[in-house]
Amino acid sequence: MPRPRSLSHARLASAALAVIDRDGLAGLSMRSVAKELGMSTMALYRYVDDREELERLVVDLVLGTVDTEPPAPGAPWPERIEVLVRRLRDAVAAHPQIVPLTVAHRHRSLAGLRWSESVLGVLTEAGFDGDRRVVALRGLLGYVIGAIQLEHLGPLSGEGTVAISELPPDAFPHMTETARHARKVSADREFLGGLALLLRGLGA
Amino acid sequence: MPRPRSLSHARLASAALAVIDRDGLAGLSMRSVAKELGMSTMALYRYVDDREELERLVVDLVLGTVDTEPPAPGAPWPERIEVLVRRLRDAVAAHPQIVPLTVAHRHRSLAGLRWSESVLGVLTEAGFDGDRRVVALRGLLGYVIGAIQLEHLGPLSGEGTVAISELPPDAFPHMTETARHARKVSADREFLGGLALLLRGLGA
DNA sequence: GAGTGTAGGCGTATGCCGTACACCTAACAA
DNA sequence: TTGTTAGGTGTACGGCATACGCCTACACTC
Repeated sequence: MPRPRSLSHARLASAALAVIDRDGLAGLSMRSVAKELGMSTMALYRYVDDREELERLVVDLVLGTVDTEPPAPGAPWPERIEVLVRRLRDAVAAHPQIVPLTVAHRHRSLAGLRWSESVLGVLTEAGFDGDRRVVALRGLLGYVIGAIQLEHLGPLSGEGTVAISELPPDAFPHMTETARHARKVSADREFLGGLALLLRGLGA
Repeated sequence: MPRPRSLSHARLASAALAVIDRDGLAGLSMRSVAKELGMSTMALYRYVDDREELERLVVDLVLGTVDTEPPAPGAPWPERIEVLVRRLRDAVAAHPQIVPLTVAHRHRSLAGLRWSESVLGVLTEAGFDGDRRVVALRGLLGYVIGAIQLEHLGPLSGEGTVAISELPPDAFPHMTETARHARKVSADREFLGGLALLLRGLGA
């Protein structure tokens, strides 16, 4: 009966993501998204309860691009899980600024749940069940969440490593020496190397 | 010559932590901390450049309570690392609200660096060096950061698990079934189980 | 084509926030 | 006693999320 909606959740989320990509996460506000869409601030509240829901829409938009189709049905399960993890990591890497949002809203995102479902499927086919399957999923989830944050908020190639290499060597002998090696370790080697450790642990 | 300081960084950080423990992280503001100390808001800026530095002080205060003395020199290295990880986890668990702060400021906290130095010491004694040592430390760091967040922001025992168990079973068969098991998995089993996977991977 | 109910869109206002700036003054050195 | 310096404060600004009430475009009925 009444006036039709002029916006979709998807369009709202895209506008917010555009703001984030252009101005950073700090630039995201109800005002900035409204301006991006050419409407008033309060109009957004017809589509979203509060800012938190807007953030959740952004997370859903990004995680929604992850292909959660179980990969390579015949392949060994550690490889299949690695593929799923890489897909998730790549999707987030396309919009690194949203990392803090994914952490905060992961569990309320349907797309995130679909990813977990897919990982569980692979684990189940590999013979995991009961407690072991719960621990395996949560362990993977923990590593992936932490490692992605590490990668984007404090990368090995960044200033943090330089700062560490300049610490007093007598108080931090191992840190200063390791920091020199660290600069030569690529982000892929770091992320996938850690994941490989976890997967090896799962297989033992 | 001039008037002496009436505050120490430690006292400032304690006041902020008291606010957080009482009113939650959302209750932390320059105003609330000033009130806690019985001084004006702007007085805090004589001791701290901005809010971010105040947060860093809080992280340092909490992480500073972690005993980073290398544990049990004769014990197997996986056990020694587990002890260090447990100490860190316990310190954070005493003030769960600060989890987001530790993630944001970890790399600028001296206490955090001392912990990493200690872990590196154990890894070095265990024979790790070069790339492998870098990957081992970053892998552990990634897991610890992610798992601690998972534990406090989305615990297995919490509403998230209940919500998952109520998802449509046809779209999420594994998730709904696993959620039933998950309620019986303790936080310790989850956290230490995942850590054990990683340590086993390191040992292979 | 006219009338009407509904919900979309907007302007305003409130109460937070961090913090820049100018000022007053306590406390020490001389 | 006096002067210097830094500690402490009050005010003000711009930005934030969002509650509330108004106006009106629209799709429907008649």
